[in-house]
Amino acid sequence: MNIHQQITSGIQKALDALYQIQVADSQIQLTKTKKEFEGHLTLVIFPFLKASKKGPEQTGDEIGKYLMENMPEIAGYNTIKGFLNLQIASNIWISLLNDIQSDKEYGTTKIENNAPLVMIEYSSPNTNKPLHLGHVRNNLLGYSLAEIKKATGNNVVKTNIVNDRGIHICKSMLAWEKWGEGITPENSGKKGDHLVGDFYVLFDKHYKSELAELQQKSMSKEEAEANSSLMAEAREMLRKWEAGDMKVVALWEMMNTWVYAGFDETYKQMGVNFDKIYYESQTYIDGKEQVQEGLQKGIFYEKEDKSVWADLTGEGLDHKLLLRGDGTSVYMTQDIGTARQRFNDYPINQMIYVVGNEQNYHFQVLSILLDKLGFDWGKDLVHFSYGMVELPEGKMKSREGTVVDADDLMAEMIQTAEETSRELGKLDDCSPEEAKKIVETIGLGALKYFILKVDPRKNMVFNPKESIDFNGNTGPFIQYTHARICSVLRKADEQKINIPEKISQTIPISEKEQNLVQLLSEFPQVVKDASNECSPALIANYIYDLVKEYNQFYHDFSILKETDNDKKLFRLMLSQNIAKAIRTGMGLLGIEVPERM
RNA sequence: GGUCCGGUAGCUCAGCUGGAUAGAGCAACAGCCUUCUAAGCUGUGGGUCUUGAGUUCGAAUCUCAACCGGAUCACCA
Repeated sequence: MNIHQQITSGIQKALDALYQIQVADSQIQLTKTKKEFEGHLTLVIFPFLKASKKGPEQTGDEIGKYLMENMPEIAGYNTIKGFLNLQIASNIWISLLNDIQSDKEYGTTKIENNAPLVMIEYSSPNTNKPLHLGHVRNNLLGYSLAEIKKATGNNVVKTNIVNDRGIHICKSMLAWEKWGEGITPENSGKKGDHLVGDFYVLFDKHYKSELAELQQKSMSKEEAEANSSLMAEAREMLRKWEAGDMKVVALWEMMNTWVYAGFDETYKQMGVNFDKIYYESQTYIDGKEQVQEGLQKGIFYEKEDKSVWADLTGEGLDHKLLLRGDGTSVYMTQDIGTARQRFNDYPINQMIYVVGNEQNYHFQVLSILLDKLGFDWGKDLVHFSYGMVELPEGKMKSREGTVVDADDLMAEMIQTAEETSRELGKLDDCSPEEAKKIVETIGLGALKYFILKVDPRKNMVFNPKESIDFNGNTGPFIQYTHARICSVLRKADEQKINIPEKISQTIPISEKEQNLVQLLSEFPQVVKDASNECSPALIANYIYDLVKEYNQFYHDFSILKETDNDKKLFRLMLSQNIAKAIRTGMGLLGIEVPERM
């Protein structure tokens, strides 16, 4: 039972005794006291004026007096306007800190044997181009959400659905055959995903000039598109692929292997991973079967051209295509098939799709379709919908070459971290290996924190030119504070100071120290909120508050020079636990925190 | 046009189950390295919380309307 709950129940008793009213927990507005006022927790007393039949000040004083007399936790109170500020006794904070100190799983919940299983799908790349900034946000959010779900007591399966089939893949394959036969990642020195992406671009280039040529021969744009020989070849390739043509499939497999090797490298650098990977080439057939079954059951209907549709007008939506007239599948078909396979493979309690908000409609439809098909989890699927990452000049557009590549971005961040560190002389005492590790941790920490601190639902702006600050509300600032705390603890250790398991409850502690303990005591709740609201940003902003507060504290005191031994121990223990909160919190964001930097 | 999401300082963002004088960082300016790491700290300036109504003791927060921006409504994925 935390301090908040204790006080709440005390207030309930007070209201009952004073005014004979019973009030539910939710009716009691107990918030953190604002900095300008004295106290820790503030009760809004306006709601009780009717019952007390007295003015705000008087009512507040009455409640405060009662609490003071009946609760040892309350050390003082004051009423300002309609707000009763309560002061919590010093020893309560110390005992809270003692609890945190001994809590081996501070901020996390143990995963029980019968814990629910949450499957989280994220990343979901296409195999025809490398990962870009949008994927970075997706990957970071997905990975972090998985960590947060684990920390709140869920079993988690991280999954990735690779979009490895369709006309777009054939474009890259065709371009390679025509203009790149023999080129491989090995002999070109290029990462496989980039190489394949280049051929995709090359196809587009040739396709465009073919269209221009045709249009010069007085064709309309539409006619030109219909008469393009390149596009016809690509479509023919797709047909052959679906028919299992050995040569096409072999080419497809070779190029996919290149791409996957490239992706693996990117994922590894980013620090994300998956427990199970699905491929659309292996799930779309399952989807077709599901749709056929639905058709037989009368859930869907067939048009004259044999295409299959779902009528969703009853749900306030449109008609939705599920199978083309030629029997080939569309996006939705594949997602149905993938969902079926997943639920066959795992006893999933909750399915979370981390997919951009441009697909809100798609998931609304998917949920309804799965429900109609009789999957009882369909209705409850969660679409973790996040906003786009925009550049200062607007959206990223591959045609205009304004796409920010994930590999380039990470490399640049690490390089900037290196330059900054060198300038500050931080790497002087490090071996090259140590320096490389530290610089990577900082560069990636800056990138990850920058992206995760923003509310996922919102579109966000990323300015590559200004890159990312290392000052202020940033990953490096938090990492730096952690490194400094570690340094204090190392020095304390050198001086043979042992931090005890428990601190005496009689030490007088300052207001700032009380604030810090209060913040620490709120951490577990923050993690739970982040889990419920699917928002790593809550944790990021909480950690920043904590670190900012600690830095201010740090400049007021020199811990190791404190002459009062008990106080010194208290401050060391406080610092130690703040470092623990930083490590845990940043860990949930997938951000490493170094011990020195 | 239908549906969904957003609009808070010059910029990037917090705050949103209604509560006190709306907060950080960046940028600008002024200070602080005999102090456990200055990637830090302190101070100054900067706001019609898009607008208008409503709900009430009280609205950035809830409701409605308008305006602006984005997404989506494909036999693309």
